[in-house]
Amino acid sequence: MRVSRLMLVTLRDDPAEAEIPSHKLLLRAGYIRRVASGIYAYLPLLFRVLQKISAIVREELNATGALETLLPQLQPADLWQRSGRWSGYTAGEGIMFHLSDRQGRELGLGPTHEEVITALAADLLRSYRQLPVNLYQIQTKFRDEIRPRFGLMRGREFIMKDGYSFHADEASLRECYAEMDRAYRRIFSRCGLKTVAVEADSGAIGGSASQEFMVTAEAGEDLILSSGDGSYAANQERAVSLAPEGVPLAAQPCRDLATPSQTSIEALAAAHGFDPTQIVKVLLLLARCADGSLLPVLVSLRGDQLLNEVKLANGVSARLAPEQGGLLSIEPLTADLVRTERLPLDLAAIPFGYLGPDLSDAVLASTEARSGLGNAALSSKPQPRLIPKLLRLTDPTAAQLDAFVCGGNSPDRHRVGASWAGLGLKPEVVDLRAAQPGDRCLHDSNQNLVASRGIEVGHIFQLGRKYSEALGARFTNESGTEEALWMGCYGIGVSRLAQAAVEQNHDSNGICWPVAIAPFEVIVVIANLQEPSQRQLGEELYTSLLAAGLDALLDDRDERAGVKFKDADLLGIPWRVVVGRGAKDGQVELVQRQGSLKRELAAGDLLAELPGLIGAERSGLLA
RNA sequence: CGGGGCGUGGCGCAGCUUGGUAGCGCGGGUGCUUUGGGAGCACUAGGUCGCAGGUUCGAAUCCUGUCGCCCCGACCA
Repeated sequence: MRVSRLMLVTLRDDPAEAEIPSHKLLLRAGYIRRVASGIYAYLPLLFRVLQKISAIVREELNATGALETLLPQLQPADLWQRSGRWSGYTAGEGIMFHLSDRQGRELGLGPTHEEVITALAADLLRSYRQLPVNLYQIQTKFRDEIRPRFGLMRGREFIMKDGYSFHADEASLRECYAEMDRAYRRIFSRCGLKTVAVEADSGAIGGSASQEFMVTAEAGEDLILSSGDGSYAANQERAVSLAPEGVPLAAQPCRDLATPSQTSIEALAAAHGFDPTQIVKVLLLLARCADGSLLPVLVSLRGDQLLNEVKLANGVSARLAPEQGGLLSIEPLTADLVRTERLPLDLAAIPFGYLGPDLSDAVLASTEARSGLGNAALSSKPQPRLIPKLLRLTDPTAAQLDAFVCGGNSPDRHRVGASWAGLGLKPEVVDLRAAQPGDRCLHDSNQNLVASRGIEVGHIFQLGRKYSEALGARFTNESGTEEALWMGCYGIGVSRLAQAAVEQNHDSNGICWPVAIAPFEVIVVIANLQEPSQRQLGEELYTSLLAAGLDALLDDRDERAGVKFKDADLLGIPWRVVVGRGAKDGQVELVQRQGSLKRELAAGDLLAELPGLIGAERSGLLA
């Protein structure tokens, strides 16, 4: 390709719309253009990068026996209703773009493809003899992200490799999961990325085990907690650790304590000399379910600990009845929320700031039930259905306390020396605390968790039988009985990966692509187009490099040399051949974009050497 | 959705407080000079100041509404 024909437009200034280096550079170097928020055009240069990434993904997946396929992006609502995800994905905070066709049938624009693929599996897979099967596709996904961000990092339309495997038993699923783990490591390594595999939460996809692959970068959206020895790494939303040792409260008879306006752990601890670890912190939250029901949740944690909302959402989800249709959201139950949502709750009955773990379900009795005066007439909103029983969940840090300080369930009153038995409670213990950097590791208490940031470029899940059961994807096993398929699913954010590669490989002059995914491997720069010897040698070299099988780009623009050097650096082409003053003697200059190599050599020697140099880097495997 | 910020030639910005001529740098075109790290000079084209309404003799500037974009939080490849 010739730069003169490339529709190349590079920008001198950072575009105002971009914040992080990779986004700025992709815009400045002419790789992408924004069309709308979270929606980008992939220009020819980036398209080549995406093709190269895709080729690596295909090679590695095909080598495992996975089958490439292509599924519809326009998906009927009933498939999603059958899996139980339609309302969760379309209502409220749902991320699925959806529409009605001319017949009034509802459709969704695929944010992911579990439903479609599982319905196909139900149709096609009948016998254990066909299993296991692993299908994948590389295709555009649509997600109405709450906040699109950072260019290709979080787009509303993006390219994803998604794969789904089907198995006769869990052991086969585990095997495939492990194989995908290995394939993913090879893929990212071949793309020239430094990644770390971390334990992850399964999120809305569901299922049991899951692991994310993070490109380590400052601009990453995720917080990773890992041990120094490298044996443990997890996304913070999933991470577990040992809480710091607490200061035990001496066993004593339970007594009341006047605590006017001491509604925070800090105030309470400061006023009475308690250590925060002696206090049980009680949080009241409200879970919204897909069927419209509202479930109040009472969480107890040790006073020094923070709530991990992902763990809480998982804990609550697991305790919902099937007819509640899944959890939509969970948020603190505050006086403001009661008012703005017109919840049928008597605010006066809830002693905010003084909640104890034994808060009575009676506080949920509605005002109208108590006074006979409804406020429903004031609102046109339908009254949400409030479940009149608290779901009480307790973190181990709180459950393990023998004696503690907690709220007295009435204003300005706490209790000292309370105990679970004394309060008449048998706590339902669930891990709910957020692990923090500096916490001791579970596997080795001599090590501490350290924080780093990462960009999630891949995620693999063991789904189990959630979707196959919901969509009736069954097969006949060896003994002739029918059972649901075991499933795994595996994703790679292809367009995100391209930007993550820039985030990890750039300098003050521009992008430094790893050879394996660079749009071009070498750029031949004719320093002065007006000089016939330079022009001729440049053209010859370009043709020869192409013939040698290299992805070569020729900068044949009639610009000053400096302009062409700047652009070559900005574009990030890994190797540059300068045909300049030495051209009349057949000498050229070879420059490596990232690194210190820079030397003069005869054009003939260059042709002999460069294919070998680039070929060695092309495989991309990091040492 | 809550909080913060921004919309002025293709790009980056000033002008707005205190209403009166739309300006700078980069980029584009032409010519001459220059030619190994974003050249110089000259000429030149290009703007409904996001949009709608209002106040005013007069609005980029003041007021109201609206749309779009970016950043911080919940979402996720």
